[in-house]
Amino acid sequence: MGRSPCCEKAHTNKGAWTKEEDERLISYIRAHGEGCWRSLPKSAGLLRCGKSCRLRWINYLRPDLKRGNFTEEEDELIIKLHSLLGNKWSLIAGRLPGRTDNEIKNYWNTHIKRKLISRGLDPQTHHPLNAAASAATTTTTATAAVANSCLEFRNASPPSLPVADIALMNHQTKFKILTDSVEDNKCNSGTTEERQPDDSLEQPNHHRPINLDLSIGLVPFLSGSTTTQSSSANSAESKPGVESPYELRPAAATAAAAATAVCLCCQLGFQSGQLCSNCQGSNGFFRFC
DNA sequence: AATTCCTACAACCGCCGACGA
DNA sequence: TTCGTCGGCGGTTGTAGGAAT
Repeated sequence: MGRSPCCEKAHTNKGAWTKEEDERLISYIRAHGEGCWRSLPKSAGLLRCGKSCRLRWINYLRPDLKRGNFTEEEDELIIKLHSLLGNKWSLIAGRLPGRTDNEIKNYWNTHIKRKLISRGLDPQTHHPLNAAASAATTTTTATAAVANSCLEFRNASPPSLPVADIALMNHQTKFKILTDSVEDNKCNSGTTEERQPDDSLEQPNHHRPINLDLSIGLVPFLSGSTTTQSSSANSAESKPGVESPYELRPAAATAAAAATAVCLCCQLGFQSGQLCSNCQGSNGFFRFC
């Protein structure tokens, strides 16, 4: 037995939104806030599916949206984030203020893919195109990107560094899958003091607790700062013979950097070296934004 | 001027996880 | 524990508008 539809499709409009519908939705949300999307259309007098209302609001009507062309800095940030996160458009959008996942996804498919190809890079793996063919036989795209990006999974409890990203934490479950994949790939991203001794590697994956507290670090290349901690020892990307399109910071350096400034977009230089307003969590700790 | 092709992007669809009963 | 509902996500489609022929 299939699930019930999210709305009564026979009595809902589809297709492009009219100006009047937009105004109804805006005025309703202004008055009542984003409540229950399912009941919103009826309350607002809209013949639309709740999902459709949500999409319209989030992607086009929200007042904090930044319209207009993507800047070169945004381009590079998207590329970098995609190399880390794969097609996690909502996560990527979370780091681009005023941009939506749908917008970024479309932009990726229409512009950035081509841009990467013109650079000789595989848009999915971010590896050189001639190497991508052989790499494809051993890795999958997002998993490989994450594994090669030296994600750091810390086992400290409670965390010694409060770098848990709220957005990432909202996706713990999905990242658990990725962590499993990373473990499977035996990513050598951990620091010596954080990693278990060799015997831990010999344990079956399911015997080890997976810590979902996750931090990601990148070289602040856009800000023009030097990559002072870009030791190549831990990075698969920087191993001899493995051409690295993007320089990634090893896990140890990530932890050290996180203790000082953990804002990912700031580290990327997207905030011009200033901590953005989202960096500081409600508990007073800094976090990625 | 008409037609075809291409591009960009708004919108839809189906799936999944969280959550509450 | 199971089931239904809901919100959210990523993939895909539809279509308007511009470019090329």
